[in-house]
Amino acid sequence: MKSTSINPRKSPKQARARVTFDAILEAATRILQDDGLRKFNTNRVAEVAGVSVGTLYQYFPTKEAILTEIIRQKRKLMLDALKEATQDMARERFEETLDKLLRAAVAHQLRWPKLARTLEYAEAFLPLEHETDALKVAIVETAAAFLAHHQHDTPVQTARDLVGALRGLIESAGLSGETDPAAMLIRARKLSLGYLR
Amino acid sequence: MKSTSINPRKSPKQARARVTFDAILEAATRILQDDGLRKFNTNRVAEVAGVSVGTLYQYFPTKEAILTEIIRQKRKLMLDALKEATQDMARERFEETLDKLLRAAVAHQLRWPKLARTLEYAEAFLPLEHETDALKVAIVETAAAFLAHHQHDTPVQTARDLVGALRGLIESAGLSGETDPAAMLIRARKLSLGYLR
DNA sequence: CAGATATCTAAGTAATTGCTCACATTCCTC
DNA sequence: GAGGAATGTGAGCAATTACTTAGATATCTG
Repeated sequence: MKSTSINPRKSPKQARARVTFDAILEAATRILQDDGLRKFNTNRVAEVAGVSVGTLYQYFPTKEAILTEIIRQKRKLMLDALKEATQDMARERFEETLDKLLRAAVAHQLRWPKLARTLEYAEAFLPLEHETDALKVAIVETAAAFLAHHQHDTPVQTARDLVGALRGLIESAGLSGETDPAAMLIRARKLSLGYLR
Repeated sequence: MKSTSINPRKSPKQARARVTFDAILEAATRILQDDGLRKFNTNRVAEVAGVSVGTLYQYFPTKEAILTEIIRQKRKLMLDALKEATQDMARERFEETLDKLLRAAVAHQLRWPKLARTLEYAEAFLPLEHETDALKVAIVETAAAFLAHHQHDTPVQTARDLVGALRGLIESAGLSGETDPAAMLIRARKLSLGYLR
């Protein structure tokens, strides 16, 4: 941890500013979850956030910057959760750590499936910053490191396969109305163990 | 088969018209594969197709109609392939039919991964027609019927899970540059058999 | 060829959208 | 309270976009 200030882009350091910054991100997130990219425009984000367009542009240089910031935050949350899940892997049985990993993945994807899908689509056609791209790599590498620690032969490819397959599984369940993480976890475990056998 | 005429929306029956219709769809498909929804606008579709905007609107009532028609066609291709794959399932071993199904799924998704992702995203925020929606259900039902035929306990949920997981697996491999269907088939088989065990 | 029908053109319109800027308000320090 | 810095406003501009329409061109039928 470097400091206590959160330090949005190039912007304010004070309490009011911080509140506004969060309000904008929250409004944008809600719009993306409800209506996808179609109604995601600066006027509407500003309106939902309860600020003016001018204010919005004091915090984010472009509309895309709002999107990438949301993606960056979500990715960071995911990466941190995976790292925490694997931190004791040296002392744990394989299945134990795997369960922690799956729990994190399920929690991350099942809650806002429409938002998750929108962000994943947006990524594919957005020029992402280095940091955001690095986070994606780090996520797969964290999973790969876990597999490698347990003597898996092709950890990187297998990790990418599993990350993709699990995302597809959880996403399709989430979009068709499932909300129970426990039920999801059982099937995620089955899928993973089956593929790794 | 009802007739030899393809019969776009409400439109022409003659050879010239048929060519134009296909040109528009092909142009739209190429744009979606290359740039996603961002550059998918009627002026550009018309330009790439080599016709005027007016002509485009003689074949499709709205921009969204072009999108839904592409989705409908792709879904129909997929469903037909799956039906063909399962038509002899009564006389075949489980693994034999499964392989045919997986081959169809891999072929369908690995060739144009960016297009596939774009269409899947578009679906989530598009009011689809009855026929298109029915196709989606039919795809899962075809897979479920195969599982049920082999005495699977929860064929519908398992089919949906597998369709989702396989899509995620193939999509993530495709987007990270893989193009070999044979290599993909092996891992798809591993994933499916592992989950079904 | 004449007339009817089918197909196509592209300039134009109204609406939307990303973003700016000249100015207003609030906050901090003395 | 004065003055300056930080933060906020929202009308409005330029660009884009979905779609229309009045008319041109091609094709068919006799």
